[in-house]
Amino acid sequence: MAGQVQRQTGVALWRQIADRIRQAISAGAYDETGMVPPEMALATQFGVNRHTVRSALAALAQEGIVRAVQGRGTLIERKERLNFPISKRTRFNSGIGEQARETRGLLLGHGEEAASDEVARWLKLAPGTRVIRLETVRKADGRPVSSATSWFPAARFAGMRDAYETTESITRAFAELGLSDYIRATTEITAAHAEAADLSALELTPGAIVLITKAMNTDLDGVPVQYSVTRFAADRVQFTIEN
Amino acid sequence: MAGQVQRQTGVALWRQIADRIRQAISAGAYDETGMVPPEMALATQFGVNRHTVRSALAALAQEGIVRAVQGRGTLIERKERLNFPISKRTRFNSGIGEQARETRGLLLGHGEEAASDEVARWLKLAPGTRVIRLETVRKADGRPVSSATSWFPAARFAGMRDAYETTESITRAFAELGLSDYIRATTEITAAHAEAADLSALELTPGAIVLITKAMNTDLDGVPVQYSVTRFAADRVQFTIEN
DNA sequence: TTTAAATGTCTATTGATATAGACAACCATA
DNA sequence: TATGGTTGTCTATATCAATAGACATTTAAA
Repeated sequence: MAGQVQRQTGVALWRQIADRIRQAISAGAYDETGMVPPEMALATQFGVNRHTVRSALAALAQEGIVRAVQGRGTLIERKERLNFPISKRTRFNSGIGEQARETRGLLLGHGEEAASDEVARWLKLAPGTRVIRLETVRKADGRPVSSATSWFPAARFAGMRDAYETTESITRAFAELGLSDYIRATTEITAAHAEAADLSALELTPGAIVLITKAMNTDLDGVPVQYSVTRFAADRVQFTIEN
Repeated sequence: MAGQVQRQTGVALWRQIADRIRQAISAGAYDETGMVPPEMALATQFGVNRHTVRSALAALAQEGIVRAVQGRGTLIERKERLNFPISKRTRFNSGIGEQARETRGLLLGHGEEAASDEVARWLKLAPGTRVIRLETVRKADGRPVSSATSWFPAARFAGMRDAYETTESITRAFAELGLSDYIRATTEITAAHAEAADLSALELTPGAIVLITKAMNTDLDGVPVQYSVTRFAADRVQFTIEN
């Protein structure tokens, strides 16, 4: 972890350390164990006394973020980010569901174009086939969670743009166009440093991490209906793969 | 000045007070005298001992922002902010003008929606009338200065989104849509602590102050053409009301 | 010159912050 | 059951943060 705590700045060491640990928890640094490192390890890491670390952990316990258990360790109770389950029935809005009061999908741009080789391969179309492209940003409780570029076969989903703008949801837009159900066939997940476009679209700061998914949905007959490249603010989501 | 200092938060009182005074200086609160109020007056205002205020002023002197002169007072040496004149001809780009080498306006999001009661009242429309909403961030020399949400009557300014994205300027976008001149009719100014969205949009740190303006522009016939809620990084701007 | 108002300096006291060490209590596991 | 690792609690000490009061020094104005 980069950056040491600073002394004599008017900000108590225990507060600086609490802020750092809270951030690390949100970033998923301790997901493997579900626990914060032992107090002595943290004290060594930050170069302070164990009691100072205990003050920081006490503050986080007061916030309900961690819970110390004598003899075992300090368990992480709550992560201030959204869980995003990925399964055959992956949908953004129902996935976020009860974790946010309000979800919105904003259309930033759109177009109709010839399918690139990549898009054609995922949608199992001949290269050059006409596709509809939508650029969207999805928000939960006003916070941008992801920005996505999605392609749909133009012949089948000509009204996709209007349907999405009305419903603010891919699922509901599909329903309006006569596709009542669909299946998440494939999802690829990678990570990268945020690019300039991510910074504004997702309201990130330079150096932030984005999780990138490439996903393909099919109808119930296995025919591809959507290919999406989605970029998530890494400190606001985690993925859960369900089988 | 709203908001008192908080005790036992891990942030020393002298640091909270230093931050508040720095912000007040940036906001132009002491422009009439060019001096900070006397130590005893500040101590009374913040409800602390004079020595605590002296610690805060010593920190600001260390930063080169103020300079104490025995027998006279504490003089303001440097203000880290842009001047933002507000008048009938208020425009962001010409207002900042020579103070920055480069200004940009980035479109973060947009939409078309039914006017809320607040928007309808300001634009003098019937509630529910369609309006176009633009979410923008304005930068000067790469530093975010303000983030704004603006509403325009959809019937009259249908192409606002494209025009703004092309010109990166409300004034030039209006010109492209046939409105060559407009007048700043009303401006409301308030202040608040930065919210989570401000921190990323304006690249602020927790505890920072934002200045919030609610403004309405009209055409030369007095018909409202724009209502904006704009949030400024308070330590980077000051407003000057010109009549 | 006198006076008022402002900053500068000093002593003293209290509470919060941070370090140091020792040991108890508890848990998982060999 | 024995052991190692973890959190919980206690005492002690030093430093920082904040308050309180007194008085000196400097400046501007009456």
